[in-house]
This record gives sequence, C-alpha cells and structure tokens, in this order.
Amino acid sequence: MSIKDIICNTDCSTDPTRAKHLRRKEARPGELLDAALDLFVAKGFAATRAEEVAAKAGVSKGTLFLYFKSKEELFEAVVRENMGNPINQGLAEIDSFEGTTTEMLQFAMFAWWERVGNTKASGISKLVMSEASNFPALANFYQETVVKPGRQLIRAILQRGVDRGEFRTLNMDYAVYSVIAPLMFLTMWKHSLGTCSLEAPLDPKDYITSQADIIVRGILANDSAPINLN
Amino acid sequence: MSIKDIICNTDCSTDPTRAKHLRRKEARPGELLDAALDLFVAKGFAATRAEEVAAKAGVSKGTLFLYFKSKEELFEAVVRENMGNPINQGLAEIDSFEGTTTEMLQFAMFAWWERVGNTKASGISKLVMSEASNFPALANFYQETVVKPGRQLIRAILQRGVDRGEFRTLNMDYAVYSVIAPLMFLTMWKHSLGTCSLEAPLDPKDYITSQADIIVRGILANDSAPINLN
DNA sequence: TACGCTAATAACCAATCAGTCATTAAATTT
DNA sequence: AAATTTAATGACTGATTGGTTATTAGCGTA
Repeated sequence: MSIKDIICNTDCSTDPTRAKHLRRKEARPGELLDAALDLFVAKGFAATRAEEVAAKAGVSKGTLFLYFKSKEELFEAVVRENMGNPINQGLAEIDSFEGTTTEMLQFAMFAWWERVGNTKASGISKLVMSEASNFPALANFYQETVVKPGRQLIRAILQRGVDRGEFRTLNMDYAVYSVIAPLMFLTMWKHSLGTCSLEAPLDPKDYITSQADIIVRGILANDSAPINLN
Repeated sequence: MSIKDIICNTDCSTDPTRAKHLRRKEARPGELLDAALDLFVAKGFAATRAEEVAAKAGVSKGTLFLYFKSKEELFEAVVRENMGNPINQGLAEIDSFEGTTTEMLQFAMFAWWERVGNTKASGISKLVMSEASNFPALANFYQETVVKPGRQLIRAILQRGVDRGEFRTLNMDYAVYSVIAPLMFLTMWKHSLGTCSLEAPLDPKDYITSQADIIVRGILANDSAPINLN
C-alpha cells in the first residue's frame, strides 16, 4: 500500500484542497496522538509505520518527529495520554452512593462502558495487552495505574455488599475478576475479532446487562429476597 | 540485541558443542513452528525477526526459508498447526455425560484449562486477537473453526441445564459469554500482563473454581435445592 | 511591503531485515 | 573409498523505514 492510498482513507487529509504548510503548532500533537492511537490499536506498534501516522494526521513524517523524539516516545505518549483514570472518580462516588449494592455494581459496569469501553481510549487495553512484553516498563506502569486501582474499586463495591449482608462471603482475590473479565473481554473483542466478525455483533448494553445479571445472582446472599432484577 | 545473545537464551541451541550442518529434515519444521509460536505470541508478528525464530530453533535463517516460503506463511502455519480443535471432542462427550449440568459445566471449564489453557497452544488466542486486523482472513478462519464451535459447545451445555430444569431460562446469545469471557481473560492475562506482573499471580485452578462457582449460582433455577457446591 | 522567525516539508541517510544463492558438508549409494 | 545427492549454511541484496536536515513558506511585526 502506498502513502497515497493511505492518505485517501484518512481523517485529517481527506480534503485534497487543504493547503499544505499550514502552521498549527498547538493542534498537531493531539492530532498525531489521535491518529497514532487508532493505528497502534489496530495494527500494533511494529506494524505501524511512522509515515502512516503522519499521513493520517495530515502532516509529513518530518513533522511527526518534530513533536515526538522517536516512534517509541510517540507510543508511550499515546498510552499515557489515553490512560486517564476515571477509576479514581468512581472510587469517590462509592461513599455517596445511595441504593443497594446490586444497583451500585450495575451502575459501575455501565458507567465503565460509557466512560471507557465506548471510548477510543478503550483500545489502550488491547494495545497494552498485545505489546506488554515489548514494553515491560509501560506494562508495569499500566498495571499500577489502571489495573490495580480498578481491582481495588471492584473490591470495594463487593465488600460493601458483603458488609451489608447483600452478598455472600466471597474470596475477593478472585471474585473481582467476575466483573473485570467480562468487561475486558468486551474491549478485546471490540478491537480485534469483533472488527472482522461476520455475524451480528454483540450489543454492548445487552451484553453488560446479561453479565451483570448473572454475576449479581451468583454472589447474592443465600437468604436474599426473591430475585427480581429489572 | 545480537543474534549471539539470542542464541544464548535459546531452547534448541543452548548446547554450544552441538554440531552444525546436522541433517534433520523431518524434525526441522516442527521445531521451527515451536520456536515461532513462542516468539509470535510474546512479541507479535511484525516485531519477531525471522532470524530470531531460526536461532531459537537452532538453525540458520536460510534453513527457515527452506521449509517456509515466507514469514507470513510461517505465521499462518503456526496458527493453523496449534489451532487443533478439542472442542469437537468436547461436543462428543456431552451426550454421554452422567451427572448434573452444574458438574458438567465445571468439568468443561477445567477440561478446557488442561487441554488448551495450560498448553503452549493457548497463546494462539492472544496472537489471533492481537493480529486480527493484520490477518483478517486468518481471523475469520479462527472464528469459524474455534470461536463458533466453542460458543456452540457452551450453548449446548447451558441448554441441557435449562431443558432439565436445573438452570433458569437464559438469553443464550449472551449467557455463553459468562463462561467464555473468564477463560479468555485468563489466557490473555497469562500471555501478556501476567508475564510481567509484580504481585502473586492468580492461581488458574482457584480462578476457574471461583468463576465457575459464581456463574453456576448465577444461572441456577430459582427453585433449586439449597446451594452447596463442593 | 519587507523582514524575521519557525512550522512544515521532502529529499536524504543509515540501519534493519525478509528473502536469495553460491558454497559446504552430512548422509547415502555405488 | 569415491561419487552423488541434498540439507544446511552464511554472505549478500534490495526494499523498507526510522530518523535527519537543508529548504520552503506561513505568519506576525514594523
């Protein structure tokens, strides 16, 4: 595939009348990061060419290296930039939450979908998973910054349910994955096999509803009131 | 990293006294596929160098291309070779299974772990997920050959439970993912972040036990006998 | 309008790496 | 033991691509 072809299927450069040499110092880094995110997520680090990123952002390759010292630095910037942490926000909301822990867990899962899963940034999970052994330092950073707090958040929710007698006693170290695994699977799917799936794609809302339903029933205390999830 | 370094950390070439030029026409392809699987899973297709694969298999780069026309053909061979399908076997076992469907589901999940998850071949899942958009044809083949039958198997098990009144009525299109997602998450974890995890790694058996427990409780019929999973 | 600054470009360079091929040598045959 | 066959090698090549730099041109200022 030639660069010309790439340009023709591109976001920032579809307009052939667009003047070159326009000076937009402020906007460039963001546009480059945006283009790089898409390409890195779809094709991986090594298979993505620097010139491709530049073309998609509507600039020349030289411009890319004007804003990022190297392809690796661009990669790290992409990850760090899109790793913004809605989990801390979620943690803050826990204390003030009114309602059952069942509702809380459902709320958290849907909130995750709207704030992360349904966002371009969700590709970062797939990216980090795919490239973990090529960028161990970054993978560790991701674990500390995203994975660990995420587990902590889920754990706090489940613990609230146990403390209030809504949920049965759980081995928290493993129970948290009942929530994490389905959500991570959804993002992986969305960014890999889901993109070339032949069949009707799974509807995220229905998917999450179904998963949340099964999880909640799976962890409710035995003496709970008859189950009737909306 | 030089080829010398690679050779020093290698399976087939750790023995420096090993004679070169040994003729082993039968064994080469398998050894090359084995080496390639490890490297492709860990580093991805583009980041893995052909010479690296050859070195790990204890041969020169020229020999690799003697047995595989191109790096791409090697990649496809790796995927196809390790995609052997224990799912059909599983489907056959369904009809003859004695016992509750709860036991059956637990059995299936552990069988998957022993036959797939705990095997080198489990890396194929991560590999295909990571490279799906770079090899769409292969991704489709994988979906038809592995994903679809896998879903079919899980669906058959769940349906058995529903038919016998053990499980409540389920939306099968989504319920199957309650089983698939935790297992896929485990393989992804094992082959990516899990390899550079700082904390105590999750024990697969305990993990599956916990997940199966929550799933089963989550799908049991409301009028089931008091829950007492071993 | 002319000048100066610097964002942006495109031609360029050097390193990497998939793939080739002439040569070497292990096995097999005579 | 010599001749033959072919598995295996490693030096080589051409294409790709990350990164550099001399040049071009947009834009603010006087």
